[in-house]
Amino acid sequence: MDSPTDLFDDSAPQIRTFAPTLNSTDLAGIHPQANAGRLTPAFRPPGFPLIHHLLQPGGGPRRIGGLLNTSLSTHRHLEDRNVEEDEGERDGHVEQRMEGGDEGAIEGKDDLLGVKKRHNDAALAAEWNQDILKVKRMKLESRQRDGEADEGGKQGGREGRRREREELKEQLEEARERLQALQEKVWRAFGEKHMAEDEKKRKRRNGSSGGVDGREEDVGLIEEEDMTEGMYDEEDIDGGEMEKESFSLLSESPFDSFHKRKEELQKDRERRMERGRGGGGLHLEGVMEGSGLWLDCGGLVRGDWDGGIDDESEEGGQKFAAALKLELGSAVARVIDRVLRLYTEMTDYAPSSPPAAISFLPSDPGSDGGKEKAVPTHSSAHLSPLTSIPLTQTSPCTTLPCLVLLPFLTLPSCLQPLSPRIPPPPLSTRLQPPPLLPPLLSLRLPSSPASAPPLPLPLLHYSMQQLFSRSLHHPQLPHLPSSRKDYLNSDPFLEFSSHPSSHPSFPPLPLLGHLDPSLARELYLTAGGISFCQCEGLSPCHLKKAKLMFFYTRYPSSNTLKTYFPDVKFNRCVTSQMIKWFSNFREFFYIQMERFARQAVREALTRRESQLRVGRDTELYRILNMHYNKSNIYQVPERFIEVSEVALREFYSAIWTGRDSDPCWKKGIYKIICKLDSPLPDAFRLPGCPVG
DNA sequence: ATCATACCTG
DNA sequence: CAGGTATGAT
Repeated sequence: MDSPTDLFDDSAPQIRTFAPTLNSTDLAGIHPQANAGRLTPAFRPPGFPLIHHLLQPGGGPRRIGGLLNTSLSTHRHLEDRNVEEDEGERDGHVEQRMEGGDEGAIEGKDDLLGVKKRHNDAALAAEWNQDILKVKRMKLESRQRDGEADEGGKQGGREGRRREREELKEQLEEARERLQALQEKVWRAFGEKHMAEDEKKRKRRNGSSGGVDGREEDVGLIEEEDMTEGMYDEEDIDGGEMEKESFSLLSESPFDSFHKRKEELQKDRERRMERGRGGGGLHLEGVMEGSGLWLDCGGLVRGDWDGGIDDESEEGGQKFAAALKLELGSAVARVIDRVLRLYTEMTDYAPSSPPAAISFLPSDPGSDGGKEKAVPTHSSAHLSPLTSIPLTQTSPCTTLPCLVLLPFLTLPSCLQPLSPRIPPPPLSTRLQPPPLLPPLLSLRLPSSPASAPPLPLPLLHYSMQQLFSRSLHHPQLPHLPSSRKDYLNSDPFLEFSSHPSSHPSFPPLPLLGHLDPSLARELYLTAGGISFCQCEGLSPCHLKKAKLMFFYTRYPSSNTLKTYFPDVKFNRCVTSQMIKWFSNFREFFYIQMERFARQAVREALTRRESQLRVGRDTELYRILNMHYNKSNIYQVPERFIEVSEVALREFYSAIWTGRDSDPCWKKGIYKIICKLDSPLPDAFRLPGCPVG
């Protein structure tokens, strides 16, 4: 780029500069008519169908079925764990029952996408219905138990506590709903780790214990606890190789304490389960215990809660109730605030590339069973289904009230899905990941009715860097490395945590790097007005100026751009965009040249008068002026007219002599034109547009 | 592998 | 005009 002349190598066909004196009649006799008017055929390899994996025999259904399996198995998982919990099993291994009936359910359908969408919608509705039913059932059971307890001769003074508990539960559910909304956003972008985990479990435990002995009275409780387990699955900690590897970066991280806390909670729960089994407070305790996990974030001391239940003293209960109310309110506020803050910072801190250390790409292909091969990172034509996460495309800059995080990493407690009882994300948002590949991003954008085919998420694609770079050079973060290599050598988490306002429990923002830029640039967090807007810094005025500059330089170097746009904060994105501008300018320019050249050739062949000049009175000039100098305020430099004429004649010559049959026939012309750049007037060095 | 650009498309 | 992809240079 810095050396435009290097754009053209020596392999280009030798081009002789068109003799200015040449006119159409000079070449009329040698021009092969067959070439006249023929556009160079562009080679377009057959596009790799983005839904190729869906079209493969069994591939689509398996994928889609797997999605359902994952979703449903989540519920199964919860139910299965009920028994496990009751039986005191702590290994966290529960057979995931396959929902085989879903497999192949849509086989034979013509419109896979349409079916898939309907499939998702139906499953989504079913899933939420299940969640609603679950909540209702919990309420019912709770009331039944409370009623039984009252009928059982408990003192009237218990009535207050019962109401208190009712209230608390109501509040919990309210908080849950609020958190649910928040979490839903997270999940939208999160994908679900379970999808990968469940797959592994199924494979590993196929045929193992699957009996369900769910005792009805504990269903509510255990579902809640299972939610907890679901979110803090043992495998997340002990079995997740990827997570382990990922967080081994964090020598003394919040995750450590989180894991320790997790163990303590398990032991604590076991103790209380033993002494509290059959007790009236079991259900609520179980319900609250899940909350304790996220309340941990806020520091609600578990002992307070235990005291409230075990002591059965009115004072203790009220004390706890008050504490819980406070904690509920503040925790919700904190969580929301933190999330917002996180994404506020995100706009300030976006590394240029995902850190290698936390790349989800397995460093050792064998560690995941060797089934994950290197994922293509560039060419979409070879996009593995592994990287093709179906997404619903939306128009650019669609407001996307969701948080985008890596789904497969074990997040710190404060950023784990906030309430253990929050239902899994809507099915449509938890798209089935490719086998054995953790979901990169399960994201359903608020879609336009006309859903586009699934979008590929090329991993570590070059263009992804553009996303990061859009915020990388933020002036408020001068300490951040500007070089991507430097960044790769840094510890992204520490880097992130070192940010003054960052919360140590939040995941490293570089994780966001696994987004396709075309998606990520569409991300907005509406609540805080936070957005990744694309390439901020370039205005229509800059575009106008760039067009005028094109009159002088068709191939500006990046240094030239920086020199003549002193008011632009250049980062990778801005530079790329501006270079793209000039690329588009050239494209338009050469298209016009070729068009008029071909027209001249046709006219020459028909012995009509043709002109190979670009005077200010010509149609070609008018078109060019209209394009680059729409307001016609700027005086088009004579030099540009000359260059245009050279280009026109070169095109004419190439077409006339049949050189345009060579796929690279334009290359030589470019090589000529790029040498005709002229210096820019000093007026362009000033900020703003020279012509207002 | 990375990067810049041409080419094509919407 | 921008996004995506192919291609070639390094």
